[in-house]
Amino acid sequence: MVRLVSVCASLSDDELALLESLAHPTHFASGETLFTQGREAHSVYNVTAGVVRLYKLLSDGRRQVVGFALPGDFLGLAMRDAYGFSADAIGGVSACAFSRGAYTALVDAKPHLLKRLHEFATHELTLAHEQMMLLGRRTAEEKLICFLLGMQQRWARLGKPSVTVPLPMTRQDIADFLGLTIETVSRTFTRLAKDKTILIVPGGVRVMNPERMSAVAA
Amino acid sequence: MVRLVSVCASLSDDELALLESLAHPTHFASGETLFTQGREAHSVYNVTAGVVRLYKLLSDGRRQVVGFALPGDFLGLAMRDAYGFSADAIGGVSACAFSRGAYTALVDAKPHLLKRLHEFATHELTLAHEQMMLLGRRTAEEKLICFLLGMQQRWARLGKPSVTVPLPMTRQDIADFLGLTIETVSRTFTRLAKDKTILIVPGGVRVMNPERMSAVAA
DNA sequence: CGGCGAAATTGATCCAGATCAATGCGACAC
DNA sequence: GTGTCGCATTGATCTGGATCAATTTCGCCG
Repeated sequence: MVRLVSVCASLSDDELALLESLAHPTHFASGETLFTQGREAHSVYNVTAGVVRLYKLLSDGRRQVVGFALPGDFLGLAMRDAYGFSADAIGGVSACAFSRGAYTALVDAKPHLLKRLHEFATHELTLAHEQMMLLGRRTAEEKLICFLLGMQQRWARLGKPSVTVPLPMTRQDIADFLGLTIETVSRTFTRLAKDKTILIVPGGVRVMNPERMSAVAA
Repeated sequence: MVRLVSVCASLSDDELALLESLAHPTHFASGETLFTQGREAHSVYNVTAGVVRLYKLLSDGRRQVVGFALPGDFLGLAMRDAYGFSADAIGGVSACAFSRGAYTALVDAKPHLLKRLHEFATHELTLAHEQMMLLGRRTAEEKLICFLLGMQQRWARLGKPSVTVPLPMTRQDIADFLGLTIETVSRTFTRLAKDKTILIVPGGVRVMNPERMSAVAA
């Protein structure tokens, strides 16, 4: 089984064994739903492979993508009784599922683990604040550039450093994450490509002018 | 000393006594800064009276207010080494300060407390996701209405239920929270008042048509 | 009281990004 | 090969909210 590296770095071997005994490895096909906003929260997930789209819907269909989960990320931490957002697989996804009961029992028994989860939640909150800044105060071009640099960093931290940023999500997903329309995302990408700031490649984008991009994101 | 009601409901008397022995009660004058984004995080605060503006700045001066802290709220949880945002007092503010060392020691020693703090962080994260939806996908009128209902609920949960929502912050603060300009906030308030949806009163707003407001926020 | 500075409102105009509307372009099935 | 379906790109036009620009109102102090 894939190591639950993100949450468990600080755990002892027997704790890790306990954790793995409670994890149900699961696979989701492309487009399949892990869980739905408003439904009773039965499980917490740790993504081990693939990318998950996390989003909220308004009754009239407007959508806000609140994040993309990559391998190592934890889903469903912010649940109360019901999930606060929906999650579905972008491409195939492997994840470890923990039943809610097992999760709460484990957390009560292992302060180590709780501390790691709290650090994780706290980091998520910091990212959420940055996303608020981005959504409320940045221009379309800045939004795209911050998004690309952010994804690049996240892949790098997972041991996949590259000037080519994989973008397995659709333009619509990116638009709904950045508070834009698909047309604006497409046009802004095209403009950045004409600038030679980026190069659009199948399945992603190659960063050509990181200096300029970092300056804009600053 | 004011009870640290929000975090400590689940603590035993001796734990509460320990907590209070570590808290430094502090007062801040109107406009005074509790802490600044990027500075080394030395303390965590629990607000006991007044309202605190939490915000991030971009190098060119654009500002995003990431939240308003009311009595009972905890500040600085999402700190790493440095504060991720700035905080300053709107009107006079009383708060209990905990040194970072005392805070981490306490958290390590008391899993109860850690659990409460984690629940608090998790709730903040849920609110942050809702704010993303609001910033990315809602219109100016919806933003204002959601803001007013949200503030009303928060005051209600603190034992101050009222159809009159106190708004001690400036229009600029509200604008920077909602990703709007001061002019749009002002015009939208005026329009809602003409509608008889709200009544603008000194220091706040009276909710006149909660049904319509809830329908818009849905 | 009147005078002053900060906050708020109101009006006129502008523009970044939304909306409406065609294409373009793979990938996949037959 | 050719059809077709779901993205993505590109173009033309529109508009909600921003920007620019006066007032007006509200403390607050002397």
